Amino acid sequence: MRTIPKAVANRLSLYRRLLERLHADGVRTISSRAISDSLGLKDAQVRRDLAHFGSFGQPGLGYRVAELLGKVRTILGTDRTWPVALVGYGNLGRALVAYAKVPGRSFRIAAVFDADPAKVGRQAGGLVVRDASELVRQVRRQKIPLAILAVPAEVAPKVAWRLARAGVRGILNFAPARLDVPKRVFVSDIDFTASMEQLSFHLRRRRA
Amino acid sequence: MRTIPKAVANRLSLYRRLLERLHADGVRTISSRAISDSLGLKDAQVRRDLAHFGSFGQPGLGYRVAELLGKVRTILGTDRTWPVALVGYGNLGRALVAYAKVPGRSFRIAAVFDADPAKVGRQAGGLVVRDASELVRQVRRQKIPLAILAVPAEVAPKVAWRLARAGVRGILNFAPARLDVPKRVFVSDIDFTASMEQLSFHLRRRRA
DNA sequence: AATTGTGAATCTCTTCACAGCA
DNA sequence: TGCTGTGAAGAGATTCACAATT
Repeated sequence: MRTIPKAVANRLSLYRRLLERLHADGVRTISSRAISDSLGLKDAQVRRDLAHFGSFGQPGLGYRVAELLGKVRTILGTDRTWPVALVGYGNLGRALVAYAKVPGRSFRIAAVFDADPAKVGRQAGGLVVRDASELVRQVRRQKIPLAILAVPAEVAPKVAWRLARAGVRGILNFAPARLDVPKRVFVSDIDFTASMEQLSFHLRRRRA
Repeated sequence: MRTIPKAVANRLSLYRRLLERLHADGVRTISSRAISDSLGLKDAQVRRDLAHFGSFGQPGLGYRVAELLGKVRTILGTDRTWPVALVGYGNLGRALVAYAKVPGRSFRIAAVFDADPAKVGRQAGGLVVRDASELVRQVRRQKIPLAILAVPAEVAPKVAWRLARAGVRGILNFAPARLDVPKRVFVSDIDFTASMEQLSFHLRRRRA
């Protein structure tokens, strides 16, 4: 019950989303079977996952939605709003700024950086795009704990190191590059090309 | 050697990228140890992965880069360019169109759709944004096998079904929703919120 | 001397199946 | 009766360690 396995951690967001919706709809309790049907899992897996953070289920009845949601939010850290530094204000950066502005997110863009002088000084969702050279100073000053890396692959490792030096504890990396940072910094990768290649891989597979 | 395990499939893109770079740099052979160091894996894992698609290694020497790259490309399907339908032309859609235009990609945007009348008719990287009502007809006519879903979560499942009906075999889904499509359609999810939540989850974890 | 390919061991995750509780 | 929590079995992935090969 102490350590949450990686596979479970990766499913926490799915549980959170479903529970948020149920809660908003006024549903009070739900069974592992109903959860598993909604998420495309097995009921036993849901029960084992949820057992990792306490005994919430009531035999014969199910799980209490409000209580479970509270627990999941606390574990995921979505019970508060985290400041995030966005590095790279290209097309993707702009999409992310727009996305983050939606109310109710558990993070907010607290600073935006870019190396391109043509972009520095522009408005970005209520913030001014700062020059990349100010990154370490600003991230430190604002004590920003998380960063989104939306820069070209060639410079990503270098920028990641600077973020680590500035004290961030987690990086969401969109660049197709390995970030070899100190292990106190957690890296989550979103690799668009790799995801597309999974599609073409399966296209080939099925044909055979 | 016949069936490639899921875990291996997910690493194929990493191998491909590394091999592309080595090949471009004129490197002729490479050992499993050098590969594993570059990618942050174990050497034994690299050997086992590569053994899934034949015996390419030369004991005492390593793997021949050109030959291995050719094999990985064939398996991943990046030895050709796949037409892709983009559904949803918001901020993310625009970022994807820009991204796909870079030469050398193994896919190209072949059609763009949106339900918003204000967006229909606009130019999108050399294409005209079409009304979502034309989706099935156009995807069928052009025999487009893959789609990128960049629409709001509420409509994602419905659009996914239409794509399936139109005959696509793979969907890259950016919407935070489960797509319950026929199993002939492979779905790859990119869940930005879930990835961000992994960061805050680990932030909490480390503190304890 | 360097390096592969793989049996065996190990670790991790999933699923079954059922005792026990409401 | 309906449902949880979990021991035990099963499935899958990783790592070790070494005989075989160039």
